[in-house]
Amino acid sequence: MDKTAPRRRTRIQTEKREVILEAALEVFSAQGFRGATIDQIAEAAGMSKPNLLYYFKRKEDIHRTLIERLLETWLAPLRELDDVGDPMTELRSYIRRKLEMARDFPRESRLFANEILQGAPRIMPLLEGELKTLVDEKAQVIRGWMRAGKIARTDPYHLIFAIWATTQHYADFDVQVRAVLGPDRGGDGRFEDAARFLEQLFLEGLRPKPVS
Amino acid sequence: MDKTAPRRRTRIQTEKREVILEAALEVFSAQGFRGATIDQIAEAAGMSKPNLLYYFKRKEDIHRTLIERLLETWLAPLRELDDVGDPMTELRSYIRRKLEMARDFPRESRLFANEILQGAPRIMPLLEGELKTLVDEKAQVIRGWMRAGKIARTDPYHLIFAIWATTQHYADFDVQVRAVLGPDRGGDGRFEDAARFLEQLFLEGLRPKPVS
DNA sequence: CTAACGTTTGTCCATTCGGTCAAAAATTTG
DNA sequence: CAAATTTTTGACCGAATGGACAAACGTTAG
Repeated sequence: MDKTAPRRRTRIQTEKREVILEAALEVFSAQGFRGATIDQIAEAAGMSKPNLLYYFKRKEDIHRTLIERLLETWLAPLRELDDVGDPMTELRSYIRRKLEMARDFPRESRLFANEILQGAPRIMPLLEGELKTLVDEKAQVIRGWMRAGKIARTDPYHLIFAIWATTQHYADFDVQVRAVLGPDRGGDGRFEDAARFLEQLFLEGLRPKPVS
Repeated sequence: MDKTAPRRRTRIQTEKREVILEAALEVFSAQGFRGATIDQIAEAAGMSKPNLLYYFKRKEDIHRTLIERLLETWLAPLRELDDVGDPMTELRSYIRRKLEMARDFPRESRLFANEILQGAPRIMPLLEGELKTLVDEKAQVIRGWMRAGKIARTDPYHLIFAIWATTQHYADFDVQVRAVLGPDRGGDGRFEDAARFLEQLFLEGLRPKPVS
């Protein structure tokens, strides 16, 4: 009898865990880790607290699961940045995909922002490992484009940071963006406006200069 | 006897309140409002909890005082954006000042970011009032520059958002920036690199196009 | 010196929160 | 169906937390 053998996951377990994670995403992204309570998550998931704790032993387990999943989705657009395509087209697509993620997955963006703001206590290793590796790799790709004269020479790391910052801003600082734009301009059209602006900013800002 | 008359503030009160606010800034910016405890703040301020509560009746009072003060400092650079100067120079200075604030006042930046992330429950009126008014005004200034052909035509609101996002990123996402850049490139030089990059991005990205 | 006022602290309290447990209810399996 | 297993819940617990309070201590003006 091997008590350490991982028991197979039941249908109900699979389903309920999903419900819990969805509810937890809602609560964590709005309140942060410490601000969120198990009771809130349980209520949002439509079950009692002990019942929720039957599926996830600890509050932190829910959070960790959520963040680990998130990171994959989150880095997907950058992974797609491709060496072979046309640089300007690749960058435009990357910016657009990131902006779409801010629009379609704002809760995920805020969950991530919350974690980083608090000093990334739960995902530091991932940042220094997987994330850094990926960024290093893509920075090399971008540097290649610069050397080939396809885009202006500049710091590829800070370019990536700028794309992250500007796109995620529309998810993380959403209430501020809405407040400033007002009810009229802050409506559904704000993402198209943002897309147009960012495209112009980055593509013009990176237009290669002729060698003098 | 007018009990509602505001009693004059003692020397000790003035000093201690300052100590508390400094300690609270440290704790709130690192833990968020709910994550921070009065005990933590009291310890950081070097006094007992009841003593602290003698100067600020409630935890929220400390937070509110902090945020109200912050907002003035925070908007100062934008207020300085001047109609009369050369547009490109004005924008360059604005970006530089904002980046310096991210470097010199990262705790203030994080405090603000935390508040906005949680939906700005305590400062919504300020965002819709004072902040919106200021941004509207400056957006008009920028639009004037565009009409005069001094900078490229684009959306002034999203331009301001982009400057906020990129500069504050270096304070709010500092641990991520450091993790990605690594110990060598993530050192003190990262702000100069960022300044160079952002200057190029925005100034090239906004270079006026000749009318065709 | 002393009365009045300002400051500090130990103690206490109610609530909230993360988490446990045993027992009931539901489901699956043979 | 009945046994075995999984799921659900009410009741409970200890620790943490925001805050109250009165008593002690310190300071200062008359």
